Amino acid sequence: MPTRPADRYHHGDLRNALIETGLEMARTGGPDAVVLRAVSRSAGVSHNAAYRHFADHEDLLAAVSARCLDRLGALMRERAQAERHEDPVERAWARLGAIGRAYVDFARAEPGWFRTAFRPAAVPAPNARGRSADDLAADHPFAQLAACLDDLVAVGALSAERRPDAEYAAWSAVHGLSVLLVEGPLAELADSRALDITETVLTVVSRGL
Amino acid sequence: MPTRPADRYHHGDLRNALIETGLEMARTGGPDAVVLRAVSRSAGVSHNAAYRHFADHEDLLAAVSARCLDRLGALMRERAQAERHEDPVERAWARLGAIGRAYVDFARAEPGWFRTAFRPAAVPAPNARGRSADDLAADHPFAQLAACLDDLVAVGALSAERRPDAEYAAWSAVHGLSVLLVEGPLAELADSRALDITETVLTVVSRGL
DNA sequence: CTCCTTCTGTTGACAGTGTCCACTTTGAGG
DNA sequence: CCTCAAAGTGGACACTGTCAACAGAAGGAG
Repeated sequence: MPTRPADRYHHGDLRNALIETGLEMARTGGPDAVVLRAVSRSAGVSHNAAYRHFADHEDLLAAVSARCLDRLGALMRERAQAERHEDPVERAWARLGAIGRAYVDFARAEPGWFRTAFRPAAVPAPNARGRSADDLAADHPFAQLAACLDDLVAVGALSAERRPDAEYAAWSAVHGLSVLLVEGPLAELADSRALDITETVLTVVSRGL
Repeated sequence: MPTRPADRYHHGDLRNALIETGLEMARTGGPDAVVLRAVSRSAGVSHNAAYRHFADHEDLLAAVSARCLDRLGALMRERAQAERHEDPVERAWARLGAIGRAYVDFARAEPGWFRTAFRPAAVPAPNARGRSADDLAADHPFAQLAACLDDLVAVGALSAERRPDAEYAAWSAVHGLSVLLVEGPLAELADSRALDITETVLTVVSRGL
């Protein structure tokens, strides 16, 4: 059994184990809780082992952050797929609303992960691992939003001349609301109030597109 | 001369000196650059002197953060006052746009201060200094936005039933855009592109209100 | 003027962090 | 079976926030 957990040397899949532990830390404490030494300790490994799998503390954090983004994207996709309407126009609008709600819901339900997903990268890191700015996986929140808007145009619900940059408007509103609710001045709002405001924001954006 | 700067003891106004130094640090490096020891050092004082004026590192950071917020508020007020139109409706809309642009401009021009202003407070701190959630100074960005929207209603440009929670929609959009531009995935956009997108966001919000 | 109290600032310590270095152990391939 | 690169360890360093004990400065009471 080559990957027995109690083995001191050659853990087997330490890289993933560290990311997983980092995710636990981030969940309750946000990005600042992903402390290299603490993660190593909690993974049952010495404080320097991480350097065989990550260049940096920043590198580890980036990996954890990417996982958080994946989770957000997965929730959005799930919620979008759940919207099944006959009318294509109705469905397109419903899906736009669904991914917006998913975004805010994720932020409220998992604030630590949300903050970690969008933590300010220490330094842009000239393509440390090949991830350029625009090679966005199809499940990336921004890509899903763009696809939704394209769908609205294809279905005739949104005029083509209003399409350009619409994703920035929608994303800004939803992201801004999430940030304000999670770590900003709106953090202490009651849940019901937050839900009301979310609907207002979504309505304003839909109407304004 | 009781407040000679070279005096080691009884600096005179160390509290403000530390905040000012903290502002310099925050300007280039954001909230993480406001390091207690470094600030004290740079202010020419020993690393523990700050504890006579601030309870915590967090307390110092909060003071610096408040100053950053003040600066943002001041720029918004300035820009709003510069909009002088005869027609009250036109003026109300122009001022709404002006404070929105000021918000984003501040974020782009002084990213460090912007991030410091809205840095996630470590812990809500049960009214450490009496600043409750809703005792907002009249110059607070959110208060200015609310006043702008009230004006739109008073002037007849916005129906009263759309007024409730409108400030959250507007704030979310502008704040979200700023965050994405400053420390998010949109950070590397060219200036001209950022300006275009800003106008789009403002247009969408105005239309949707 | 002197003494004493109260601020204010200093020095020294401690635990915890990220990172570098030299070392040891492991498992796979010749 | 031996070698050797990969993977993990332990120790060190500089740096951080914070605590405790100390020292100088300022101002009022006697």
